[in-house]
Amino acid sequence: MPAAYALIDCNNFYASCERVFRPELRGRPVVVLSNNDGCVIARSAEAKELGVGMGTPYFKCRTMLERQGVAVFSSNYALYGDLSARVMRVLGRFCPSVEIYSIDEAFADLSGVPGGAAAFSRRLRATVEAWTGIPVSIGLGPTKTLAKLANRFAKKQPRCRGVFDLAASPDPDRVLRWTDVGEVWGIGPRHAKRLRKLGVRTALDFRELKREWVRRKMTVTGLHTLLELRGLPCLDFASGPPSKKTIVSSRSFGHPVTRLEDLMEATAQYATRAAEKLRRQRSVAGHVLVHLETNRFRLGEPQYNNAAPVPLAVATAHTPDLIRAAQAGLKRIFRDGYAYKKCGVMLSGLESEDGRWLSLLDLPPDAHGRHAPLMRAVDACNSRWGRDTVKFAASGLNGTWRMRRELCSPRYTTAWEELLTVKAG
DNA sequence: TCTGGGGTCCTAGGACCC
DNA sequence: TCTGGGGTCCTAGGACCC
Repeated sequence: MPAAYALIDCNNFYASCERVFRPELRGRPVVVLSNNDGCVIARSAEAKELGVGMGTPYFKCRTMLERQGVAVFSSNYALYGDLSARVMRVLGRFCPSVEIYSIDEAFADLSGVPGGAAAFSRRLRATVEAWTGIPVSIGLGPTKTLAKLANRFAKKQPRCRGVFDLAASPDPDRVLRWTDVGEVWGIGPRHAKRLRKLGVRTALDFRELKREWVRRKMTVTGLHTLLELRGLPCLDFASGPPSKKTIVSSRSFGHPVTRLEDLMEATAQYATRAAEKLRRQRSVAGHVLVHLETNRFRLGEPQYNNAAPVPLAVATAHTPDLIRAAQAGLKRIFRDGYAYKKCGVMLSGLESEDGRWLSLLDLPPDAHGRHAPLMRAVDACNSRWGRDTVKFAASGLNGTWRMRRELCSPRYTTAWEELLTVKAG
């Protein structure tokens, strides 16, 4: 039996999340903004119809959104992360195997499910929506790339009612002809532009190209896309999340920042977040990279961008060590007289906590090993009582650099004091 | 005044090794 | 006029994804 991959994708995920606890917003246009209320990153179907573009800066569309009565939200990742986990739990309960691909998407291998993949998917879709409040679309195909393509068809064609099985279609080529080449998973804007110039306009045109040509012009990743469109699986199905090879924590500031002290606080904060992610995957880091940048959109102002790599003598996940290293790097690249927009911390050279190498002389002292119980206790407190219940003084208390989130909804599902209140009577 | 954040993979070229 | 052959590792840049 040929493999039946499903791609389950939440519809307009962040906008749908905002609606779960605000049912009066159903049928109304909803928009979610990026951090700092910078630009539009999610739109409900109604907002898309109004012509609100993905990635449009908020300050450019604000008036229009207000005039049209669009409900606008700052991004609320506490809410989205939690609702995502609920959706994934439902999928995990019913599907033989699930690969979580992103916050709002998962692949499932539905080969051999009783009653056929399409009927199974219809029930799954109804269950996810009933149990979580999140509407999903499901595409089915013999490879991941074709499942993606089928999913897009399911979303755009109302008569599919959210589920489309490419393998069961009487004319699968028609769907490929309907799909613009730039919409194919793995073909980005650069390649799409180049392909269109050569007259390759649809997924079907692309599928008919010679494999040698694709290999030469688009490397093996392009070749994989080609073969997947032909029904030959090239992309593995992974049931567990792979460990990250780099971990980044980086943010734009709420206001331009000029003082080193503020950058030091922000850097400590980002190093702390990165260290938390590092410990969650049970890894240690061998390198820290700090980067710093001014606002590239301000053409008249002096620009400065720099990054400092800081190798660690002993790989560690000990937050104070990572803060120290990051701040040392920051001091090296900081230049007075610029208005900074953003800084960030990247951890690389990651190894498993158990398999790590120790320095020959164990110098400096192996803080990670010695202090592991301390960091575990800090993580446990913050996990139980909420982020930053225990924090490092180096990241400060009320820095002006913190993000703006003026339109944030409550953390309905992850903070006791923000639970929804229902009045009866 | 205001333009997100976090990842992966591939390739070419340089440094370095024997 | 002439300057081997064969490797590995690292980094930067480009392309892609959500």
